[in-house]
Amino acid sequence: VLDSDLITNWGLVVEAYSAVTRRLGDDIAQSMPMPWFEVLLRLVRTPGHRLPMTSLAQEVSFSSGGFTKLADRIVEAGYAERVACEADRRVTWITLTPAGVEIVEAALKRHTALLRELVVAPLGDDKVNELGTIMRALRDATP
Amino acid sequence: VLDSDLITNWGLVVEAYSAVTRRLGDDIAQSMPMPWFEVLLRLVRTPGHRLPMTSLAQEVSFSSGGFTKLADRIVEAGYAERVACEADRRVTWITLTPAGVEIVEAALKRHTALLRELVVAPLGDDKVNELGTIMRALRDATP
DNA sequence: CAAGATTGAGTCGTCAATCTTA
DNA sequence: TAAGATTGACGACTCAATCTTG
Repeated sequence: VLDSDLITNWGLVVEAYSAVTRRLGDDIAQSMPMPWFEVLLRLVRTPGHRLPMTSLAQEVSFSSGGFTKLADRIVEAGYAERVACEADRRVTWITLTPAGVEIVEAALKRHTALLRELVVAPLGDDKVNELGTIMRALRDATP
Repeated sequence: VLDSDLITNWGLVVEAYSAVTRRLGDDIAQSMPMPWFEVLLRLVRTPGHRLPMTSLAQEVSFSSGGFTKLADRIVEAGYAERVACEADRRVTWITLTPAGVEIVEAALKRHTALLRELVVAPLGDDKVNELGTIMRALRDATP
């Protein structure tokens, strides 16, 4: 591949990703800030709806200190709560409240529908699977 | 496509994009902050190495006010300069200095080499072109 | 009045230092 | 000593208000 083709192709990845992400972000923003959704989404997918602060911070690519403040705001909004871990008293669990479960499930429902509209509709099933295959290879090859 | 497959496939896009972007970002960060590179890159690709503040702000997805301050820092570092536009005295051009040209060309050279290592090496030429095709369709279909 | 650019206030993130517990 | 969580100082962005020019 020529340098220019490489730049062009990766440029298309950046543009498409940015465009789709911006649309998804605008949708989520109507109910909550994007980082909140990232957090609540991982909690609702976890058995027991709870995770240690530090684990969750790493999953959403936040610093330890940054996540403490993010958690403060989410807790303040009533979507999550801190719970002391008795097995290891250094760790604090963060858990979903009923209000948190409710809002993230509603947001996820809209999110999925929009994703279908933005990705499946224009590409078709085969291309979506092809895209997944390529991206898996890319992810697994990136240290 | 099932919802679960859609979520999985888009999740792969997010993970791969994040992984590659993080690696590219770490590389650029050794010479300058990522937003600086975005700015200098667009300037060096423009005939005359200059663009109006507002146009450039939109290209790099910055607010007007945010870009003013970003430009302040880049100018302070000696990589760019403000130049008054005589045709329309409301606009300010931002132009590359020789130091700006030099650093962005060096950074771009490393950037391209790394992109080749991170994308072309694992995927191969055909998949890279296939990826470009898919992403172009996605971009053009996203309002 | 609209458009380009700047400023000040406020928000949200990182980093380094600190406290508690293993 | 190290690991988890928090805090305060700082940096960089957005937004709304302002100034200048068309």
